Amino acid sequence: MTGDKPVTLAEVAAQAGVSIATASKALNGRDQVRASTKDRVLQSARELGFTPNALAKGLLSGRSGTVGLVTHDLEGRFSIPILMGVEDAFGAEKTSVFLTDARGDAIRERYQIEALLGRRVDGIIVVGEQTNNRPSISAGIPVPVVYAYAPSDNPADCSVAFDNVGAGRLSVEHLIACGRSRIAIITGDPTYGAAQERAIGAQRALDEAGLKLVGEPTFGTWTESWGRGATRLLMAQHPEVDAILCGSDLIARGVLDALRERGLEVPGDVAVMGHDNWEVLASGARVPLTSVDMNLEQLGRRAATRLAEAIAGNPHAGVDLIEGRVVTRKSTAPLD
Amino acid sequence: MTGDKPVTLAEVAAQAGVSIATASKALNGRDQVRASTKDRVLQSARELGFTPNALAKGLLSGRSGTVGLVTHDLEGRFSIPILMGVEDAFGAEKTSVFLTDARGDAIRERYQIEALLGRRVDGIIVVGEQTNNRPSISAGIPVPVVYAYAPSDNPADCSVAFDNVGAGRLSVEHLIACGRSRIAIITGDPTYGAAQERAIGAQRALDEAGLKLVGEPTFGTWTESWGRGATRLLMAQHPEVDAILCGSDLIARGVLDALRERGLEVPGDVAVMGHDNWEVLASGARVPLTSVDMNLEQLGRRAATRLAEAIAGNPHAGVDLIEGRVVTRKSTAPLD
DNA sequence: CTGTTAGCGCGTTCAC
DNA sequence: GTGAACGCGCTAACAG
Repeated sequence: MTGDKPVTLAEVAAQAGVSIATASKALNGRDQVRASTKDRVLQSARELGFTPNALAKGLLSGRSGTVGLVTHDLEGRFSIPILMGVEDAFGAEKTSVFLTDARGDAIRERYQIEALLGRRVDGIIVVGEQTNNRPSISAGIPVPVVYAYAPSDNPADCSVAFDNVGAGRLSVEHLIACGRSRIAIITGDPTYGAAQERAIGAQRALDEAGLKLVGEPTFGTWTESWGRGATRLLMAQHPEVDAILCGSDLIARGVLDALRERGLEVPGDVAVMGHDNWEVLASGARVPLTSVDMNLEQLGRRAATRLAEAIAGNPHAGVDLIEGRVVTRKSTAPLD
Repeated sequence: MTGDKPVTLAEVAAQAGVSIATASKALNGRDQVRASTKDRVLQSARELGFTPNALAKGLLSGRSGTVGLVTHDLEGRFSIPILMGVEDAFGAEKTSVFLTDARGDAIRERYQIEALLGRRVDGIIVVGEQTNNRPSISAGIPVPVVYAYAPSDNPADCSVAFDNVGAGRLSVEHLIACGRSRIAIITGDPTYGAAQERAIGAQRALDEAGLKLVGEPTFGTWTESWGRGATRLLMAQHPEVDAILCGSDLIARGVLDALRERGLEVPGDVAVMGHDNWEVLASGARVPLTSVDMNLEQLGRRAATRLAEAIAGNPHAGVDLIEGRVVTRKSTAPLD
């Protein structure tokens, strides 16, 4: 609003009656300045509303104090918590985050990374749209890159991903703990690694418990309507089912609907479990839905931490797996 | 990965056998360079992988080519489309976007803005969490500020907000066009200006059509469960209702549930309309839900445009209102 | 303790 | 056409 040019260090120094260098030292807390002088400088800086120019500092130090965040799914609810975690971990005091959305387009991604490099970001975080592996872009990029959510296909890169196998296992263990033994799986798109891996984890947990899955895992789409349809089929073929593990909360909503229509009680007759812990869907369901939270904020924070380490000169190779956690609600309450 | 220091203009110039100044002119397309020389410079730049240092450029020009985006509701689904619109409008070619989340905390907001100013952003967009007015922060900020979603309480500021009154009107007009005349309103938290204003707009449209609202608008919370409860009350008191206008898609989902339980057909007996056009909820509903889309991406783009104008020296005062649009689905199909 | 000097990488005068 | 010199705002050596 006030069209004033930003106050420079030179002006502060002049006002305080010292040289630019002294003013710099005073403001940066170097100890080579008399206390009274330092106070005078700080006073002037405050009066003039001095804000140090991070650009100039960056030019000098070779470090801009910024990182780039390249996302592919800004619209989706997965990137956002990750993004929050990243933003949170960097805290905006020392490091600011440039946000770009490449929308699944590799050309666009390349272009945006070019722009980020022009701004001399100290590092880049790439957030994928699915949990499937994605092509590495680290080659030829002069700053550290961390892959979040979708790991890089190059094991030498640093990635932070969600433990889908573990999530499948956790879910089944929870259902078993709730006294269930005839468990079926209704999940989403089979081309998603996430869907496959969670089914695998679930199978393993069942094996270890000496149980057998009811039928085969049914894959479909990540929608309510698929949840409804798949449930009708399932209950017709396997009326003995006492628990349904769903690939997402949305699918679980459909499952709940279909069960109610069929006159079945949840969790009395059948326990239902979702995935994502999408608060508004899970809590708002007729029977509040137990679900696996992917701890995506933590994933984002971890990615940020890894990037900071790499920037500091301690790069990390391989994939960090973030564990999910079961958020228990009514839909799986133990049989009493 | 490759720990090389970024290539500088000086290196390009040396490689091409010209001075720094000439190289600069060549790369920036100034016409004071012989074509052959220019080609040579461009060639060297490409070979060395030269990326101009935006920091240095910014230092020189006094314009950083960056803007700050301060949001308060990164988690929510309102900020995201706005954010996408902003990101889209700036396009990352000339201007990059710093993202910060103040999470509703004024102290934090102040702090983050300070950090942004330190990075010499050319302007700031503040995205509010509600549509209610919010305190202005423009005073003492040396760059233009645009308020998105939640307008500033200072009419001299530039704000871009959603036209809630208009949305209420649009909704009612749509319901009337679908042959409805006994319309009721179930909406959310009465402390939200959005809820009040949309009810006002709806009332006006009814008045103009010579119709009367069935009962009073019922305010509650933005939840499915409120939608269910309010519907039971409404249908008990006013069984003549032939349309229910809801404050959100989530509420509408509850309304649909309650109507189905009561054995009422949608839209045969009662038409239902939501707000937000939250795709996954609206399309996935048992009867796909007609809803008002707030065009938030457009809102974000408009905010970005306004900011760009202000940065260019053409500030704009007052509130731009973005109109919503009705997205028609089955839940309001005209009676046949 | 404080001031002077020398750049960080680039664009922009000006002379040549 | 081309190049030398200056300065954007700041910090890190050195001098004083």
